[in-house]
Order: sequence, then structure tokens, then C-alpha cells
Amino acid sequence: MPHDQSATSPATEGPDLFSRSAEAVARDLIGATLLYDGVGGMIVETEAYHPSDPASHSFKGQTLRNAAMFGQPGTVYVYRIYGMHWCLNFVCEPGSAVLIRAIEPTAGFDRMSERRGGLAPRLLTTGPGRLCSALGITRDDDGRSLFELPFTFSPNVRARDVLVGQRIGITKAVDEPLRFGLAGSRFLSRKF
DNA sequence: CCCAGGATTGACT
DNA sequence: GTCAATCCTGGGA
Repeated sequence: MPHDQSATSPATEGPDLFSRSAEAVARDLIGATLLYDGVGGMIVETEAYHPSDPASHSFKGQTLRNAAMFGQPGTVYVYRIYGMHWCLNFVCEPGSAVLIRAIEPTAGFDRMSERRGGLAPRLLTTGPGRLCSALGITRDDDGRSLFELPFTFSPNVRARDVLVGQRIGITKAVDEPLRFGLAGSRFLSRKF
């Protein structure tokens, strides 16, 4: 079969994976596995945000809210959106981060279902707010390391067919191709 | 101090 | 398809 591969070479080892541009990391995170307290699954959708990006929280420099974005590569950045949902990001180069937009559930299905009010499997983790709800990620996790419990991170090790498109829900820099998704996944938050 | 504006979701027409 | 919910940051007065 004619394949299918990540455009960037898989820099698979721990922090090295994140010591790069958010764009490169966002692409390579497709197919990686994220667990929180043993609950989670495969990352199937991401978006990249960088410091010179008007859509990024870090665009105007460091503030109290976005301080984690300027931490070590592999730091977790969690923020509240629209007064009601949490969004999960992984920090890359200083001031840059990858928003985790969707995962495919593979572990702890019952706990996710419980937290999400018994919704259909498709509605458990397809969206940045939904996946935080399903995994129990909150403000308390802001600034933590992705490489320490309760987080467990396993890099992608396979060739993946990665879709690229415009980011969702922003009003600035809307045309940048900084959204990435696993081709053919049933667990994308929206079509590409 | 005040308050506009969200990297969303779910309910409803 | 439209739209309200709900918190709280950060910029400006």
C-alpha cells in the first residue's frame, strides 16, 4: 500500500519530542497515547500555537494564566474556556504549545462514561472540553509534567496518515494550517 | 475598579 | 442551522 507517514521524523524520546516547534510536535503527537490516572487513549486530533501567533495565548507575552506555556518542554498547560470547560495543552518550545483536541478511548472506558453521564462512546472524548471532562483533567493539572503521574505518555511509533487543516474556534490567524488529525479516525471533533 | 471576550458544548428551532 | 451558559483573565480607566 502506498503510505502514509508523518512528515517529520519521529523524535520519540521523552522531552526531546517536545523541544521543537509546536507545529512539528502537533503532527507527531497523532497516534501517541495519553493516560490520566490510567484513563485515556490515542491522540487523534491536535492544534499548534506559537508565540508569534495572534491566536495564541502567549502572543502578548507571559501572564499569570499562561505561565505554564513558558515552562519546560513537556509541561502541561490547562486553561478554562468559556467559563465552563477545561482545555489541555502540552508545552513545546518556550511560549508554544499543542492543544489536544480529541482522543480515541482505549483505557478506562467505564470511568470516562461515568464522568460524561453515560453518553455515546463518540461523545466521550471528541473535543478539547469533552476529553478533559472524561479524563478528569482540571486547573489542578496546570504546570504539571506530562512525564509524571497522574499522566502517562507514550509516543507514536507507527507511520500515520495525518490530515492538516485550519484551526477551530479562533478569530485570528484562521487560515494557518495548524490543525492535525488521524486520517480515517471516527473520533475527530469535526471533519477536516 | 470595570467589563469585553473567549483555542466549547449542548440544547433547541 | 442558531444561541445561551458561565468564569475569570487581563487590559484599560
